Amino acid sequence: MASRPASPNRRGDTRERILESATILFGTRGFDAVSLDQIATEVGVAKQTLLYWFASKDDLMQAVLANMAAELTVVVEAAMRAAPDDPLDRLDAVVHAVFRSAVRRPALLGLLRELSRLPSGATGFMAEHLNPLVDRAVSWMQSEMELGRLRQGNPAIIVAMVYATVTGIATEPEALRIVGWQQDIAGLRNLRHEMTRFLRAALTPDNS
Amino acid sequence: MASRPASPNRRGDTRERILESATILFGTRGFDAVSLDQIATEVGVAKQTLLYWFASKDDLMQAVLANMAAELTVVVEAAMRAAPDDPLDRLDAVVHAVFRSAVRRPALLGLLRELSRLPSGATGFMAEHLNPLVDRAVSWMQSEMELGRLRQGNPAIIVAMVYATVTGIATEPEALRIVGWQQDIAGLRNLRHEMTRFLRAALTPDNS
DNA sequence: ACGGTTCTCTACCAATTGGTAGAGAAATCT
DNA sequence: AGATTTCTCTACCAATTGGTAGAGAACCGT
Repeated sequence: MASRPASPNRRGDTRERILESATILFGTRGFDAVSLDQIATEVGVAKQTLLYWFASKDDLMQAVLANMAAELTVVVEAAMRAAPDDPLDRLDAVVHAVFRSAVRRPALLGLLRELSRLPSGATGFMAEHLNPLVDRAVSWMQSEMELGRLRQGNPAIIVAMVYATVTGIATEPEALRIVGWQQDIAGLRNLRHEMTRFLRAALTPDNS
Repeated sequence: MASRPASPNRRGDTRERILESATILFGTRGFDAVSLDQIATEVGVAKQTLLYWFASKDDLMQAVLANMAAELTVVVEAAMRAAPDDPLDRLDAVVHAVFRSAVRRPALLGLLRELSRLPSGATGFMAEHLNPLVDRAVSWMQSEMELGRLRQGNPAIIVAMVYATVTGIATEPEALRIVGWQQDIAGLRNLRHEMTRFLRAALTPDNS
């Protein structure tokens, strides 16, 4: 953040810095609650610089969403690839990876939740970006169910429920604080541990 | 918070109609995304009428939140009281009741999620209103765990996780649509069924 | 009938919103 | 070197924001 030296950064990380700040602000405070001026101030640049890089606020949001979808895809696929074969272990690994990302960058999952309040076009747009990831998750879960290595059920809904659990926990520290949770290192580890056990119990096959 | 004295108003229910519309709009679109003018238009009244009944937009939000907390408390406690003794059945009953409320009135849980983006004061305010409910839920869960009738774990975190699951599912139809879920009567019943099984599996004691 | 309270309105306001116009500096190309 | 492209700026705009001032209509108890 050695902000804006006299020599402007020609080969511009400006665009990336805008994206980064916009991601954080949109993800934590919401699209409508954040003004272009706020983002510009945060980046340390004039508002018009934003509008040079992104044609409009909606355009900026779209770029932020696409960016987030890509990042999330990378995280999930990397975890998926590196994980052991057992589906419960693998799920642990993915959840763990996503959770770690979310803790380091709370805006990531916050953006996902922002989707439902955006003009409906955005949903279709995101569906397009996330569908490959989602489809793979669902069909993976389905085949593991058929192998009897995961509890039987509607794989699509169960994927959604795992998503809801992880996202809800990761994006609502307020809710956790209301139940008396402490936001420190020990608390975080504890949280992750309970989440792992919760999801494991929810997905373990009945006959084991 | 003590709103206008209980003086019967002519057209009767202006205040309540404002509260109702504000609940829906704040809960579905978010606090910052909704203007007083929009609410006034929806209610069919001038903006200044809102500001007669509620001193400011923040005041209105506060009233909406208090209202929602009360409503939620009633729903949960009624379900709790009417439910059977077995903790898993009882949890089913409560989740079912909350879920039905949420389906009929999506804004209810949406408001809860809005908390994390409100100025931090609102969190404390809500904590005050919801603490009795939350405390009872947590201590109930803890005692059932000690009786071995629920899976062992950190009761506070598990309450939060159940909350996250239900709220996430109830407030993010977009996410469900991305996994290919159909929003119709059959789909809803299916959803509720999967959610019940999911939570049951997650909370059933290990040794049973 | 009357004076006061309750309720809703029209008219306005300063501040902020997303966005436009266009100038000017630095880098790159010819 | 001169021309062009790339990037960021200041200055401005119409529309909308939450909120104020105060008038006027409908109700009340007396």
